[in-house]
Amino acid sequence: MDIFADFGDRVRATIARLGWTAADGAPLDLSRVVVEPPRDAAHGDLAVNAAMVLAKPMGKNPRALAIELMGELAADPDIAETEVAGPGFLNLRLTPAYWGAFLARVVAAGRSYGRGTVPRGAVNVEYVSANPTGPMHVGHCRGAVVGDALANLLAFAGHAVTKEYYINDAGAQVDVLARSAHLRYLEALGETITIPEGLYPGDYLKPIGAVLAARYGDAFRDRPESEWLDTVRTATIDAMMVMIRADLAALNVVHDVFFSEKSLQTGPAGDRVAEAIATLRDAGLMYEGRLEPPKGQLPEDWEDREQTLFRSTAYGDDVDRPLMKSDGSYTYFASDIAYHLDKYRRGFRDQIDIWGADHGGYVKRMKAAVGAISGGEASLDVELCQLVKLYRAGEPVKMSKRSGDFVTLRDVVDEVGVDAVRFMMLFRKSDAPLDFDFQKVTEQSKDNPVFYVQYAHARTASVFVQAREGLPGLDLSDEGLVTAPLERLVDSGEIGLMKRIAQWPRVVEAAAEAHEPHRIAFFLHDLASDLHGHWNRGKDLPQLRFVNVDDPLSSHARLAMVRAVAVVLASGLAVLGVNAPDEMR
RNA sequence: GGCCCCGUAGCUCAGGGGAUAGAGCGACAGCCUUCUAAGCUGUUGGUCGCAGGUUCGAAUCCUGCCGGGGUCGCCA
Repeated sequence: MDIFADFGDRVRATIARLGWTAADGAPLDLSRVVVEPPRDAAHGDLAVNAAMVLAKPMGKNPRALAIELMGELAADPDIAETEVAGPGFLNLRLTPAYWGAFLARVVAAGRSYGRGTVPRGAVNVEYVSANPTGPMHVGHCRGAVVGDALANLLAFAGHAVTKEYYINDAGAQVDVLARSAHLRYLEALGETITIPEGLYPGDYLKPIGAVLAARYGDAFRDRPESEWLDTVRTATIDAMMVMIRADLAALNVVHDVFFSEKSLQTGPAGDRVAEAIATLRDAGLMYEGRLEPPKGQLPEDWEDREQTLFRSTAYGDDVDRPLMKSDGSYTYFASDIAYHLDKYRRGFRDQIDIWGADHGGYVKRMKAAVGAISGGEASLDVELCQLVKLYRAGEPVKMSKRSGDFVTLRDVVDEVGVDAVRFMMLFRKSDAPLDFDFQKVTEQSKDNPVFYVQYAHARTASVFVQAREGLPGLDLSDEGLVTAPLERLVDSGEIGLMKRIAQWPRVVEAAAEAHEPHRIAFFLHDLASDLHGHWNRGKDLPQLRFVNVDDPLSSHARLAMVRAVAVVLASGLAVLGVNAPDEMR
């Protein structure tokens, strides 16, 4: 179904048939021989680089090799034209019959077209993992969408994917949260409160306070923190996670696993952070030593002391890392190591974490840790997401860091809709900063990529509505469409659309391989552009229109092509988690 | 200072070993008594930050600089 892979096989078989060998008679390495779509349509449908790659090992002239290969390939009945061009490219043009047969296969395959056919390994994608201390901030949005789309993409490419959220419910932050909620509890009991600096002031804790007051009455009033902290913390975190899940659901993000950091120490398996450290110690990667003070600004409370260090430099980190704080508790890194060890033990050799760019300095040590706890068997890839800047009609949206004045994820989704948020978050490489304009993303114009792509899908549906009205005799089911005379699709716009469709499987594969879901968004934009462009040509040239009542046979063939476009648009949008509407409203 | 990311058209960005580097916006010029729903077509515009290196071939890979951002033990 991937025509580039198909002809790649044919080219390699042809080379074998020609008996090509290296200059010394040894077999050739054909791994660099590829069949690709040429950038310029004037160069045909397929470009073969074999002659250039093999010229040196064979000790021959590349153009002469290309001509020899061309002579053999010209006998292929699916190839209409061949030419040798440039430094030794062999360009191929396919017959209308081949394109028609290809299209029939796409329509028959439907939404499975482009889906990975060979099973690939299990992958764990961890994303969002926001602290459970408040509602989702717009800053979490990009990582959530990128992670979710990447997970969808990997699944589509054939991986067994688990979407995971690591709840940071241990450590000082959640104690602060609990104290903040306790204040709201006192408030609910009628006390007048002032929220000190450093605690969470947001209104979202008021309902929690009310619930606590209703549930526990005076029991936690005027009592030492030690009596209520655990209870309040647990209740508050639970409530926060309910809120966060709802926020994520509004963004069409659903995780398979929510993993509690705290459970690493309090679960039935005992202290698994200690166990992870022991694993590193058994591997000879722990030692007692001192660290150099950090360069740049020296922390005020820096003290030079002997401590237990993880030899992360053995796995590529810059310096060795402490796993214990001076008070004896574990660092966040220690917990994270235990967590990634858990993922490894659950069978994930391929792990992906999605982080904000401000955590970039943490990547090396985490990769080192994953290497260390798996004896080098598991690997971690970290995708860093850059900041999103918010605009409204070109003007930056001011976001005060003060309490409660931040833009929540829910604010954004409610205003512009989940589709616009998701698509725009993916219409940029994740490691590049992103501008998000509330006004622009809801515009109904070609300048708005979300609209442009969704409209393309709606337009395909519209074409079928017209076809049913104008040509009621045509069988527009998939089974009927593949019986159309598809070899009639010979116009450059039609060939162009089929060539774009043909690239879908390789785009999926490359994007999955590179962990870059944005490539799907850009591909869909290109495909939409091809469709709209060809559609517009029909304004001046009515004979090119998809639906021509005077020419039912050609119309039938074109409708098959439109169906294929619709299917690929729908598949791609599904990977992105964006709706594929049948009409724009 | 160390490390990470980025540097491509006036602007926002694609392209991550192949041929003459692309798209949108902007600007400029036409078309739009049309019809297939929210315009269309064309033109303009680039020493791919700089300098070396690898390669038949480099915007792409490597090294070193320059510029912008991020980050730099016991925050998560």
